[in-house]
Amino acid sequence: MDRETRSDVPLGRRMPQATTRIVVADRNVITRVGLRSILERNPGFAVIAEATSYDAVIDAVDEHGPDLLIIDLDLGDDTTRGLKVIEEIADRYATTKVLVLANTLSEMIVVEALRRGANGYLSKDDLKADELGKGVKAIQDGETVLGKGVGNLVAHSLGSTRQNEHLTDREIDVIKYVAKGLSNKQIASAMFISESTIKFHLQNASRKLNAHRRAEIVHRAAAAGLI
Amino acid sequence: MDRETRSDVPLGRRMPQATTRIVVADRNVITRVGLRSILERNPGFAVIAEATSYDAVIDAVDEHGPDLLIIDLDLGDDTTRGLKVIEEIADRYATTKVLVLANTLSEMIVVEALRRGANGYLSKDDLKADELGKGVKAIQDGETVLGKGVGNLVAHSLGSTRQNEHLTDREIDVIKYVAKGLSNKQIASAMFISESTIKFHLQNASRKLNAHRRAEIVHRAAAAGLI
DNA sequence: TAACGACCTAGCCAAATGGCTAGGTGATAG
DNA sequence: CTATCACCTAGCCATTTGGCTAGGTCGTTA
Repeated sequence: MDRETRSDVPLGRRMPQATTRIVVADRNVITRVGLRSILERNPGFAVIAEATSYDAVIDAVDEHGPDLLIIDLDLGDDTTRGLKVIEEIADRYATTKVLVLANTLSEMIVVEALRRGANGYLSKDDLKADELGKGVKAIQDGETVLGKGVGNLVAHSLGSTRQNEHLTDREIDVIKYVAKGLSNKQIASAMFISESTIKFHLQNASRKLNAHRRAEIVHRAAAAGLI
Repeated sequence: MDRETRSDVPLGRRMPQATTRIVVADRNVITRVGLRSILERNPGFAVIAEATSYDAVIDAVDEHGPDLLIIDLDLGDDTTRGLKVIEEIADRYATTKVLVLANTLSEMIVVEALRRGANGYLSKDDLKADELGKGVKAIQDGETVLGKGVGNLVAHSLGSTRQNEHLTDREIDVIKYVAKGLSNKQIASAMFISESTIKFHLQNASRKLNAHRRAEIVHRAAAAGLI
């Protein structure tokens, strides 16, 4: 809560980095309390700030310069915003590690998060209580931590030929309308562009998501947290 | 942990029910720890057991006969299973109240949960830390607690003419195939029934979900946690 | 300047879908 | 015994869709 906790650190234990100073970002208060509770079972960890929005994450990191940011990529409507935040923090704060905690696993999100500088990616549901502490320690030692199931996704992604084909803003807009059950003609009216363009965007989205039907596009985009 | 904790109760405070004995059911360890931590800030609450599956919920309630079950309806693949569990507990244990904690809000799930005997329904994301304790107390006083946004859903449901039209198993099966991008013909082959039947199920699902396109069916069913 | 990516448009055609009516069976509950 | 429900099938027809080729503009970046 008080911002200058950093000045306390020197009088900690005898080692150079006595305490791992952590910022927790999750919109869910239960999760924040749970994380704090689990982490602080380890005397070497201190949760110095919490954030519930992407803006608050940036502010908290600016203010505290923590050793670790534990972040859920579901702080807002737009998951890609979360990816940008990770990239920004990785770029600007070399000493701040980033651990992503996800509710759902999507190959695209995992790969993008790691590519942009995340040091770890854990699935909330598969997590055991002791794994969190171990993961944090491993990250502090410079390792990259991938939770159960996450490694497979990454391996699969490396094996596949196509890389990082992420949806454009426009494609996502169209998919949102599709999810609402509109026809291409109706979407064209709503977006003030021609039906041809709707089909164009959907064709591209199909390719990128490896889907062949609009129902599948919607399902995959939803699973990836893009809509 | 020990099952006859109830015998301790009389030497508690002076009131009849000194301690509210709570079972927490959530597959996510972070959430369980968080709930325990938040609840136990109040000396009148004791979390006496945790469960991570629907079967374990039944076992825990059988064993402890708690005053309150706090349950997430996402303990398995099938949300309707959670509804059945609520119904079973409400039927068999009149003294055990049920509070549902949901990640996402779906009108159908909310209405069904309450209809089957849940005493409260809160959204995890919208929850403030103090609201949980207040909600538990209110439920113990016999009130029904609906979180922010939940009340609207219920009101909306009461106002609508169609009630409780839930999808059948078969309809859900078909929708799962649709979500994977299969055509009606392909689904018919996979399910060993005629294409006409696939269309029949989808027509019925459309009506029940108030959707008019298969993409919308998939989206709504996914949002409701049905697939 | 050239290349690139995001965006926009057009037209073609086979296949799939949605919306409808009109039937059937078997199991189960009142 | 009958009503109800879940499930299954058939056919019709207008509309939508997927998949394709073949163009265009604009702004940014190499």
